[in-house]
Amino acid sequence: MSLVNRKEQIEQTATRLFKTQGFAATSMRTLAQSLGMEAASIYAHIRSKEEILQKVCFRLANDFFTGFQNAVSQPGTSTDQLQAAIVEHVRVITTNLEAATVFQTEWRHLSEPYLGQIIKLQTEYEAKFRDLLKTGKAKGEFKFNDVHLTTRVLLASLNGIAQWYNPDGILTPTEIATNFNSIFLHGIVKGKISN
Amino acid sequence: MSLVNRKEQIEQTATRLFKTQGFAATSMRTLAQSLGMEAASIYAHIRSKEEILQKVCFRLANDFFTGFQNAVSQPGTSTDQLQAAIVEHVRVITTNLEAATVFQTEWRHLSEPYLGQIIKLQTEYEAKFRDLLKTGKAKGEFKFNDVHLTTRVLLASLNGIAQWYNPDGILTPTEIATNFNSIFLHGIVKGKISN
DNA sequence: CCTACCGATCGGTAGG
DNA sequence: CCTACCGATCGGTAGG
Repeated sequence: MSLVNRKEQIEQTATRLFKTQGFAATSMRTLAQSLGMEAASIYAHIRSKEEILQKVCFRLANDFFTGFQNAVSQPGTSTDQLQAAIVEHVRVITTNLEAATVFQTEWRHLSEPYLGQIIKLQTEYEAKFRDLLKTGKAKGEFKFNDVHLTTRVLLASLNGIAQWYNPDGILTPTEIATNFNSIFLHGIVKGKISN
Repeated sequence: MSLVNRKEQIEQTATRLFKTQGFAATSMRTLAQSLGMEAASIYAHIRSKEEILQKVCFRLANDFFTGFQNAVSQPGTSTDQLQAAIVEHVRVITTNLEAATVFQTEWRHLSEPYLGQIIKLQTEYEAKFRDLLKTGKAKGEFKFNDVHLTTRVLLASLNGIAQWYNPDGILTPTEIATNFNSIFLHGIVKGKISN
């Protein structure tokens, strides 16, 4: 039990270092020093440096999928489901801030077969958002020119939250999601009627 | 003159490797092999590995500033200027695809004083966009709740282009900019009147 | 969780 | 642009 906690502590500290220094530039000795132990001792708890990165990436990928599933499993229009999916995505990032950043920026350092698996998961997640937008357009709810571009614009700006979100800041995750929905659904031009 | 070309070739090859493997994970020996020379020979052309990263980052930062200046130096509404700024940003990224990616993802590996300088430039660039949005709102052209969030959403999605843009793909840089303008100005909800 | 240590590799320099 | 090489550091293992 104490070993389990120590393992979690190692992963948490490593995640923080991976975020600030990057995976490749973070040495096991630096990690050990942050934990108050010797580098060799870490291997009593983990198999390799990469194993930590693997856990972080797959845990986050799984969280994003679960969040999306929650969003689209409830009845409603495509607009409702998109809003819910945005809320879920914001929630996953803001409640796993450091891990989300590491997942986004360090996944390329995974080795096979994990690299291929995580790319596949990212592709699938993007496809889920794309299908949601496509369905909404077919139903006459949405308008846009290119569904691939629109999906990527949305996801890039959502993932960007990890780079600037401050848990001690003014904006709550809910408020952030509300702002996103407003921008993407209605734009920022002051219209004459609907706004 | 041949030395100048060789230097540019080194920087170009390094940029490509930094993009795919990351700065820290790219060794001078790997770079040398890609160039068909010995690692030690590279130092006849450059001072250090980091010097290459410095050049890439500051060149791109400068390009983004110049682009923005071009956009706002012509008369027009805030909407016109925002559209022009988006066109310029898309242009800088798509014409410097690999360098833009390296700038975005590897700048944290710069050492002082360069690190502080590049952070300052990023902060200033974001402030320019923010002021443009702020002015547009004050003039009654724009609507949004939080100018900081809105600016970051816009810039994150613009920078995300570097991750998916394909020079051989269907969408031209101009078309990409047009799509961005449509999404951010009018949103993706099918309105009754203005759309 | 430690000491002691492994082979490999790192960025970079000397000298030509 | 090369050979030869430097000290430092890397991820990880053996054995306790």
